[in-house]
Amino acid sequence: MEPTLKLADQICFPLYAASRLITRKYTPYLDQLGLSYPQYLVMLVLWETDQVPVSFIVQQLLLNTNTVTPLLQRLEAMGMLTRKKSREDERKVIVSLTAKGRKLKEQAATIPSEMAACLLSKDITAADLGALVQTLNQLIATLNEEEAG
Amino acid sequence: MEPTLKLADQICFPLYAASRLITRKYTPYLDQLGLSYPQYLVMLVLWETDQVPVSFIVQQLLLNTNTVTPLLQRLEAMGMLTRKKSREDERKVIVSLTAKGRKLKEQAATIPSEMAACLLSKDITAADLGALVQTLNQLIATLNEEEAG
DNA sequence: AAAATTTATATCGCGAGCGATATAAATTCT
DNA sequence: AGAATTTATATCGCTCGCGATATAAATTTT
Repeated sequence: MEPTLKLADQICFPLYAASRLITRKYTPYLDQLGLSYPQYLVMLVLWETDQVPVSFIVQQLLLNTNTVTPLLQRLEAMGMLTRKKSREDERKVIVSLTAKGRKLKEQAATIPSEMAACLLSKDITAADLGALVQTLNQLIATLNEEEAG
Repeated sequence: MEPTLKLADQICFPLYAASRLITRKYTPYLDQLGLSYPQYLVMLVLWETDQVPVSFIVQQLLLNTNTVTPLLQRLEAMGMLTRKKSREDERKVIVSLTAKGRKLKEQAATIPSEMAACLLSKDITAADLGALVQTLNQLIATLNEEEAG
């Protein structure tokens, strides 16, 4: 199939639209936690691995420093985390969850299954979503490699 | 597989990351046209169907009016399109390409195949991408239905 | 026909997301 | 050791994306 300038043919547009629509779907659940979607992603990283430098979050989320720094500043202002210069390397800033930030994980625990239920339908099975995630991760690996190289 | 709070398990994150990385990949090509990625999407719509109300672009791109209106205002300032009130229904604003906007389509013609080449790799075939787009479109339909209903 | 409601678009305010640039600390080079 | 370079994070300015709200025109109700 020859690629054309038609919207439906582009790979980019379905990705872009699906990403936004899913983010919208998260919003009511995240509102209850007082988090935006990108803030939720930062918390996911920290709930898995606490006390990490800013660069670790940048790598995990594939974002830039100039996006992550303001995100962390807002989460710090909300009392979810602290930012402290590292002892060994004063260039690094170590991000650590506060008690409040750790506690929020309990409230968030139900979100993944609630969201999974939202996405399944008569046309989409769990297997479809599994295949989707696999291809997306390969795509991400390809795009990310090219950037680094 | 039980859904958890791990970043890698969430469907949302691969979508979000892939969408952003692909947009980044487009940037150097779109810079040559002087367009941002969302502006490019608007132009794709208009290159397919000219002289449409704002609501048509909103529907096609699954965006909100308050995103599309400023987008159109910027494209108008760039001389790519005009916005005029409809004769039959003065609430509607009809968006039409200018000669300059129509001409840009020629310059954009090579982008789809160039991008397709970027996305293929040893791990991803054209068939994989085809399946990806199909699942994404079903996902979009599911999410969009729920919103409307 | 006047009032109430709906529809189409626009404005406001805020949090992303990112290119370009800045700053400070660590590392490498000479 | 001092200078040059690299690394880690932050700041600035702009566009997007969206919830809340506003405005004006059309439609429906009474």
